[in-house]
Amino acid sequence: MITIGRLAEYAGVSVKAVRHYHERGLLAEPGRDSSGYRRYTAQHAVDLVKIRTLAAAGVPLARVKDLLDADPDQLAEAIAEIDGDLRDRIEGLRRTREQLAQLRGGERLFVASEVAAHLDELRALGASDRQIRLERDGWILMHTASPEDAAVWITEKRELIEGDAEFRALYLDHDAAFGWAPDDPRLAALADRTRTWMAGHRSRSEPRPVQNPAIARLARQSQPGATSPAWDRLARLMQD
Amino acid sequence: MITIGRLAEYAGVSVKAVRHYHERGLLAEPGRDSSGYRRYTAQHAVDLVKIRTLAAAGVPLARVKDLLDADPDQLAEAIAEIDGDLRDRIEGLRRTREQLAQLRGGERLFVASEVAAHLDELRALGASDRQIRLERDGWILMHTASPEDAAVWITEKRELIEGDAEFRALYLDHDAAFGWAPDDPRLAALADRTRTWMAGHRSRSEPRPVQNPAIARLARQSQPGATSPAWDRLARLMQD
DNA sequence: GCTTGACCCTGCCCCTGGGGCAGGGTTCGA
DNA sequence: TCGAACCCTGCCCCAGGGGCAGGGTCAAGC
Repeated sequence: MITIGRLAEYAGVSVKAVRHYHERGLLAEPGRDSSGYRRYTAQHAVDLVKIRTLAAAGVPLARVKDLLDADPDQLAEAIAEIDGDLRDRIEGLRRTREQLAQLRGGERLFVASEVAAHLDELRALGASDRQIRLERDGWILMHTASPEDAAVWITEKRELIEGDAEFRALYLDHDAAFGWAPDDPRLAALADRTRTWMAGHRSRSEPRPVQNPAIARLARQSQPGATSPAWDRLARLMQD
Repeated sequence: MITIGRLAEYAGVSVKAVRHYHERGLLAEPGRDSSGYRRYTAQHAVDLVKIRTLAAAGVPLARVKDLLDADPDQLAEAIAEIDGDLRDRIEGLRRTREQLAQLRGGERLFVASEVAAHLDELRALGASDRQIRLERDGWILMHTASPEDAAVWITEKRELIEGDAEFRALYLDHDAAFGWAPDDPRLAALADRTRTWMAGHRSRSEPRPVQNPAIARLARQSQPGATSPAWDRLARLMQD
């Protein structure tokens, strides 16, 4: 006859768990010996291993109880279902591992992969860290506001960065302008060039680039220090 | 600015979970708008995705909290550890799936694989279901009592079943004798043959076969109906 | 015979990671 | 202007046990 400790060890569960299964009515209470100790039979061990296996698969104990006295067909069906969702969970954990690996490598994890690639391109182009953070936050906000629009816009923006040298130059100049004095004469010139580019560009295609007011507004709200005196002045100059 | 619902959707968690993270101090409470609604920034989204990733990896929230403001080295170390035990958990689930598959196929699951193979051999030999159940229970009991001894004994028993024709015959006759009348004259003859075999066998090797009293006693205690009048008589005959 | 350590008993409270519901108020689009 | 879809706080509930208290018991070694 088996004591509770040996039974638990055989089945690979804790003694506490065995008592818990008794309470829940999953495992029959065995007889007691003269001192009140529970004394188990081999059948209990068989039942317990069955319970443990189902519980380890994440089946709620209440359902385990039902399955224990289900007929073989129902059991087989239930097992198939449990197995399927075990497979899904394994797959989910596998993906979690991948994300975890990215968490090691910085912030790529936190944005859609298109956006992550775009941020890498901007970094390669020489954009400032501040600018890149601003972009990241802007895209996150846009993504929450409208995932579909964000997907279209990011594609167009990447095409511009890749294919339009004047756009790249303007982008970097805007970035640099962040720290200029508000009365810096270069601001007016930059505003001019930008308007010229936009006029030429707007006639060919609809989206507006970085300076898109909606994005700017969102980004500004998203984080303190998202604008500067020079940028405010630049915005006013371009408004005219 | 993002509402709690959009934030939750972006990060793939429930609204309730977001509030829970606030309560636990994992995610900073954002400002409120004029009607008391929480209004999030992109930074919150970044933080939340980080939290979700760690939580999905099974890291307790209390530890997630610590990791959020750990320095990069500590974080990297922790991630390596978390990743390792994610790998272990995937492996564990994979094994659970295998056991689940066996649960479909009967009782092999509940005993060590050596024993399962032995039970299959006995079935192939033509042993009764009752006998096989008795064996299964006996081995489970032995295994809980002393896994090392059980391992040795099962090996020896399988060798006998495979290599000793007289042992096989005796085994099947003992099985059949279960249902005989207690005064069946075949019992005395069987007892004789058994004693003869044991005498010849004991001289070559130490273990005693099926009739091993310890096993018999264990098996008898393990389950009602583990003996019969004929078996009791057989035991008395062999004792003489 | 006595001690010591390993078991066993019941009962109670505690934890995590949220879910659900009540009983409100708010916003937004048609 | 109205209904659906959000949002708020607060409260109780769940599984699946862990931990601890405050006992009793058993087996081995001395």
